[in-house]
Amino acid sequence: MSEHAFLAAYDPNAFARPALTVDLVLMSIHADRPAALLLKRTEHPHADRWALPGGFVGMDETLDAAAERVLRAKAGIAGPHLEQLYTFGALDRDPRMRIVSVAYLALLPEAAFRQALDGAAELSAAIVEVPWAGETGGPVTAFSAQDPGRRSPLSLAFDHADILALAILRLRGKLDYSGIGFALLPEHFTLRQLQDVHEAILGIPLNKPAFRRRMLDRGWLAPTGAREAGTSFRPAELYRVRKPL
Amino acid sequence: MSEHAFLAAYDPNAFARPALTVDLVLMSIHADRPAALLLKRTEHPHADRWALPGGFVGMDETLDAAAERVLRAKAGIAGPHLEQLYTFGALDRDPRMRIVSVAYLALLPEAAFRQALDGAAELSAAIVEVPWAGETGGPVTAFSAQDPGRRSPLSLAFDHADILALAILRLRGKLDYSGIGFALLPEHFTLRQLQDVHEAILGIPLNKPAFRRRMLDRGWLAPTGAREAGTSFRPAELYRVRKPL
DNA sequence: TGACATATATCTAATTCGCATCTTAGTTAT
DNA sequence: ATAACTAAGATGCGAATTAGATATATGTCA
Repeated sequence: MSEHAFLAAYDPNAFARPALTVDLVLMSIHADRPAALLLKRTEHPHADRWALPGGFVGMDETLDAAAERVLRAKAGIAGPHLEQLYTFGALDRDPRMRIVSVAYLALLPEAAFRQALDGAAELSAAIVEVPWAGETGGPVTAFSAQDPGRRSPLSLAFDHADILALAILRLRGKLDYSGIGFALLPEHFTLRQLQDVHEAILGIPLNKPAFRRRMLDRGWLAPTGAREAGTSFRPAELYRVRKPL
Repeated sequence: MSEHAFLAAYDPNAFARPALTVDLVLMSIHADRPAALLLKRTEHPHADRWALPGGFVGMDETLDAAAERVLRAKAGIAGPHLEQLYTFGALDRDPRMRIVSVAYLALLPEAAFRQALDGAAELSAAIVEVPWAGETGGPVTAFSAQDPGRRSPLSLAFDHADILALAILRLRGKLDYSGIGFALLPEHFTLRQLQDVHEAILGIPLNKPAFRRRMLDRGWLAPTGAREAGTSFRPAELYRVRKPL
């Protein structure tokens, strides 16, 4: 049977469907390391483990809208960088029922990240430790950002460790050919701050003059004329992202 | 509440859910141009327009498995390069009901592409014309590969033009840092064939010595020792992809 | 044997990249 | 006031990579 014939004869409620959710990786830079917002599960399944914020996709909302709704509801944040990551559909992802989840990556400036953390009591910040270099990929580990002394990794619920790893992979891969890094900075920022973000995401130190040159030669940055305040040394020029990035 | 009790009390059907499908972009190189397999719709909605092969995701199959099933059923192909592209969830994608579709990109060697075309009567090959250069993105147009004389573009059903454009974008973007191009070639191939594939996908001519060097320096290729047959000039070395790509 | 078409090697210009150094603009201490 | 200090920002140069063009080698066929 061809696709169209099948669809035409299809009774919308004749067959069971997988449930559809969105899961959000809310990332930022915390203490010079990549970090994500997690919430501790209090109920079955996977009670006491850490999960990404998520929710079901409504019948009358797009996937992007569902992701934004979860973002508002769980973290009180509106309008950050938000992009679809990947769709996870393993059969046993969730023991309750068949759930297919569309994972999203949201990038927050450090201030918005802290604000979300303070605003929502159930959210916790987790440092994401990335043991692999470059863009090859692999598993990542999450550690509590509250007490860096406890070096025991957080136990993640469902397949959320995989989602977190993919988020880091995407972030690293897009970092230096797209403007994705700017989403982790405030509207006005110095070149040093931009370099700090890149170094935190990549996990390696970068050469300062080379980094400056590359960034300025891209033509994405516009100097504001204003300068950084509150330093005890020469204040740095503040830049903003040029309008048609 | 114990996990068992929780699971027992959980009603999986409490809320309405969008339907979930997979749509496949079956791509190859045809007459030195990127091409895709389409099927003509015979019924409403979008009758007489061209659509990507697709199907519903069963309750007991993963997304990848659903894509492979559609690939076998519609094109009689097994085991090509298959990767998830993006998930499309606009509200009005399909006028019949809310359908969320996970798009997949399948890459076929030219021989397998032609074989699928001959094996399935309802499938047609379409040349994908890409008006934008580089990796910026934008809309693409499909033309019939049967009669290249008729230069009127094929009208695509649903949001399948968007899916097709994204497939090209992904293919172009991954072409020269991943081994994705090899999926469009037979097991043994010459460097000239590899370059032809890259030129067809990118839509620009490439410098031969530079291309050779880059490919060989990657370390992904292993010479087979055998040589191309049937040429009226010097036969080229046949290469294969090194095992752990 | 020679013409032909392409593979393969060589050479050179251009670009990028990393590193070291120097200058500049502020604050802070004397 | 002045000197010391710190990090920003600019400059210069060699190494390394890359791209383009050209030349040579190789195998087939007339």
